[in-house]
Amino acid sequence: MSSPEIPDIVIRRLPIYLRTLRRMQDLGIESVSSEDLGAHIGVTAAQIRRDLSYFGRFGKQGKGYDIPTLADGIQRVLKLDRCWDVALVGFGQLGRAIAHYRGFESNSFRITAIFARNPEHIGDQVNGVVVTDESTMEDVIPEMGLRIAIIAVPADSAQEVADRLVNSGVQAILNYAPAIIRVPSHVRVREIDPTSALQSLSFYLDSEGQPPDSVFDTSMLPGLAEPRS
Amino acid sequence: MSSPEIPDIVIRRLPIYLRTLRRMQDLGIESVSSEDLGAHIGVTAAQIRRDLSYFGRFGKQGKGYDIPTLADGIQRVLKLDRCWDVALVGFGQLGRAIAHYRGFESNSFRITAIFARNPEHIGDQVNGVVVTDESTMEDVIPEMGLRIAIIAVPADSAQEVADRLVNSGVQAILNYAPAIIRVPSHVRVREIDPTSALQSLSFYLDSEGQPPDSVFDTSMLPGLAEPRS
DNA sequence: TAATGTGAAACACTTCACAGCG
DNA sequence: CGCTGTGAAGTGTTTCACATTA
Repeated sequence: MSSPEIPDIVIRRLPIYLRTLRRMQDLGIESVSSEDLGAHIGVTAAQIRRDLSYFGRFGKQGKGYDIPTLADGIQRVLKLDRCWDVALVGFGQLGRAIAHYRGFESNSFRITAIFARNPEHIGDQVNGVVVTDESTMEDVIPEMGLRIAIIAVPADSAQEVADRLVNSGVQAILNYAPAIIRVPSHVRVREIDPTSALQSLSFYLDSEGQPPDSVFDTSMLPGLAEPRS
Repeated sequence: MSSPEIPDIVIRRLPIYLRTLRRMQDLGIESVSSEDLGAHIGVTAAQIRRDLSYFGRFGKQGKGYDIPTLADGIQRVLKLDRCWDVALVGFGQLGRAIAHYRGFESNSFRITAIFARNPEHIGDQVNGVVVTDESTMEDVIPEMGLRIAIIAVPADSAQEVADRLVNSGVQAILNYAPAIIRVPSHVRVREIDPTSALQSLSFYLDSEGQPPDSVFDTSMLPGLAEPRS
């Protein structure tokens, strides 16, 4: 019923189920079968039933799932029935874009601390949050009780930042830096890595060249003839 | 040796191997064992050897792998020994951030077409690429021979855009929209979904509340007390 | 000798298929 | 009757362990 060892892959699917259910709920749909839900998401009905069975019995035989009940159930399982304060480390191009992104707020997360290295940015404000010197991380994070952090620093600094976050009590890291970070086993990391995603997609492409009339000739662009990862 | 059915999960690891090898190469290291490489990346030596074995024999017994040789080999396997032109659809906050991101260029990808819906943005230029009306997608993409596209539109438009991309000949999609898109089986999709990543991390957090002195009281913020996904 | 490449074993995840319930 | 929840079977992935080779 409850859970001796739930696969992480199951946990990673739950947010998709939740999002889909909430959209259905907004559309006024009241209940859904595993078949229907699976068709929307692109997974099998059996997988949905198995995934949900790790957490309890949410369905009614012959009827399917009551959408608000199931959505609330998943939300509780994921501990999303509260708001989590999040630290953001890095305030370059990427860090600023993340700081300004408002999509987390309606989804149980709020960036409530921003750390920058560049003195030029310290004191800036984003949505009422003041950008702080990164050297204060070890004081501010425990003081605010932050347990989740987003890394948006250059690859070379990512491991150092991760180590300091872990020392400050952070248990979960969303890593936008193009670097694998190593953390103790009580800390979870998710990588956001669009470059790797594109690079792996490339494998599946038909490899005939760009059309001959392409304006852009790779061989003319220094640094592109011999691409680096 | 060559490949009757290579698991996608293996393909998704190759960019990480490649990046790590190139970093070692830049550090002047000449060769590496599967043990070493695995330690850097956080995977087992056996996994690296098995993964590489799908594509050939890159190593030398007793010695390990010659770094430039292996990196070049992976690059060729992933078809990254050329530059791919990429279409970007969407020029809101997110689309603009992606358009300005320069990290793809040194990694075999260049955004060479940008499509926007908002007339206000059409005609804008980013790195010499002119923002075009999205209604021209079906003409421009085949004409330029683009096979990869990035979706950065709101969730409600994502499926429609995906359909039109597929109709235009796109074979690979990097999807930043928080929506699962369905595509024919000859098209590959990778999702970039930071919100889902955060939501799945939340599961693993100790759930004692924020510290009592937190400045931010969730219950006071409309729309946060009952979070939606 | 040190480390690869790979059968075979172990483990993990998905799907089948159906008993049982509303 | 329709659809869930779940043992059991099937598939896919990882790891073991070692023969092989530079």
